[in-house]
Amino acid sequence: MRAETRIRRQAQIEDAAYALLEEKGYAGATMQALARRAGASIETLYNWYGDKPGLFRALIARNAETVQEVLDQRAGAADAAALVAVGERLLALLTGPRAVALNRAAAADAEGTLGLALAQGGRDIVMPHVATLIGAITGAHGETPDRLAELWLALLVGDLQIRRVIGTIAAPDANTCRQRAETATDHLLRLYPPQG
Amino acid sequence: MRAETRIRRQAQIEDAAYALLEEKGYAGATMQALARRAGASIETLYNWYGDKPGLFRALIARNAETVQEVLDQRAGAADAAALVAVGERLLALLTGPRAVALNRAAAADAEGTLGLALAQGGRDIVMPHVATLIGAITGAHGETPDRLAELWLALLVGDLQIRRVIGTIAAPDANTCRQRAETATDHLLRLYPPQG
DNA sequence: ATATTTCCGTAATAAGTATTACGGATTCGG
DNA sequence: CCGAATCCGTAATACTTATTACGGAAATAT
Repeated sequence: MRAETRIRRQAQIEDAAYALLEEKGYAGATMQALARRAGASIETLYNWYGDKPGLFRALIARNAETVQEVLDQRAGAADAAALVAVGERLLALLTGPRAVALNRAAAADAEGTLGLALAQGGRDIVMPHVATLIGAITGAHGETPDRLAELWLALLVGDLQIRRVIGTIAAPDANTCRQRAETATDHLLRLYPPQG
Repeated sequence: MRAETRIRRQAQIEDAAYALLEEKGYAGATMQALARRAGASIETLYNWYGDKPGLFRALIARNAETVQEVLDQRAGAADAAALVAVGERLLALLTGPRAVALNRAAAADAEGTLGLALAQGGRDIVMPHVATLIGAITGAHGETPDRLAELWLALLVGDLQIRRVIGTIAAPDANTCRQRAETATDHLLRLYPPQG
C-alpha cells in the first residue's frame, strides 16, 4: 500500500473512531461499526493497532502531536500577549470534541492506562511549557513557576473540561476562549506581578 | 419487608454499586456481579430501580443529599473562615471516591442523561450556595457573585477533578484540601477585596 | 396460624461484541 | 505484465451481559 494511501486510510480510521466515540462512548464504539464507518476492514484494524485499547492509544499518541503544535505556535515573545494566545488555543483544544472524547475514553477505562497515556501526552507536556513561559514573564518569585502554571491553568480551564466530559455543556466558542485566556492571564499577573 | 431492613439492603446495594464502579467502571459493573456482591437478587434490582441506568440515577440522587449536607454544615457566619471550611469539605467530596465514580459513570453515558442528573444534583446546588456566601463576604462588586463563585471554585478544584476521573492521581488528603481551600479563598479575596 | 406478598438463588433468553478466519479483489515491487 | 503481499467484505467463534422467568424460602398482614 502506498504511504500516501495508508496515511489517508489512517486518517479515515481516526476520524471514524472520534465520531463513534462522541456519539456512542467508548463501550458503544464497536470495532465493526468503526470498520464500516472508516471503509476499512476489521482485519486491518487488528493488524494495525493490535486491539481495541491499542487503537485508542494511537489516537491519544496523535493527540499529543496536536498539543505540541499548539504550544509551538507563537513561541517567540515571552509576554502577557503570548500567554493569552497560548491560553486561547489551549482552551479551545482542551474543550474541543476530540480531547473531550479521549477524556471520556480514559474515564471509561477502569485500569487507568488510557488516562495515564493521555496525561503523558497532554498535561505533562503542557505544564512545563506554560511554567517556562510564565517564569519568563514574571521573573523570580516566592511562588515557583510550576505553581503559577497550575494556578493559571485552573483559572483558564475552570470546570469547563469536566463539564464537557460529562456532557452538560457544549464546547465554548472562540470568543469565550479568548476572554477566558485574557481574564486568566490578568488575574495571574494581578496576583503575582512581574518582578515581584 | 420492614422499612429498616429495606434501608439496610438499599445501602448494601449502593455500597456494592460504588465499589464495582470504582473497580470495573460503568460498563464493567454488571448487574449480576452487583447482585452477588450486595447479597440481593437480580429481580430486586430491577423491581426497585427499573434498569441499570435507573440504579445509577438513584446513586446520583442520593449523592445530591450528601452535597446538601456538606453545604449546610457551618452555615452560620459569612466570613473567610466559613468559606475555607466549605471549600475544604467540598473539595474532599468532589475528589472523593464516590463522586469520582459517579463522574466516570456520567462520562461513560454518551446520551448525557447521567451527566445532566449529576450536574443538577451537584453544581447547580453548589454554585448558588457559594455565590450567596461569597456575595455576603465581599459585598457589592463590579463582578457578580456568580462569577466570583465560579472563580473560587476554579481556584479550589483546579484540574484535580478531571485528573481523578481519568485515574492519574489519588484523592487528595485532608491537609491538601485545607491548604487549597485557604489558598483559593486568599487569592479570591486578594483579587476582589471585600467592600470593593 | 395461614394466605399473600416479597425476595433470594439460579437458570434461561436474547442480543451484542471482541477477535479470528477466509475467499476474492486490489495494490505493489520487480 | 506477474507473483506476493495487503486489504476488503463477510461470516464464524466464543464470550459476556441486560433483562426476564420461576420455584422455594422468608417475611408480612389478617
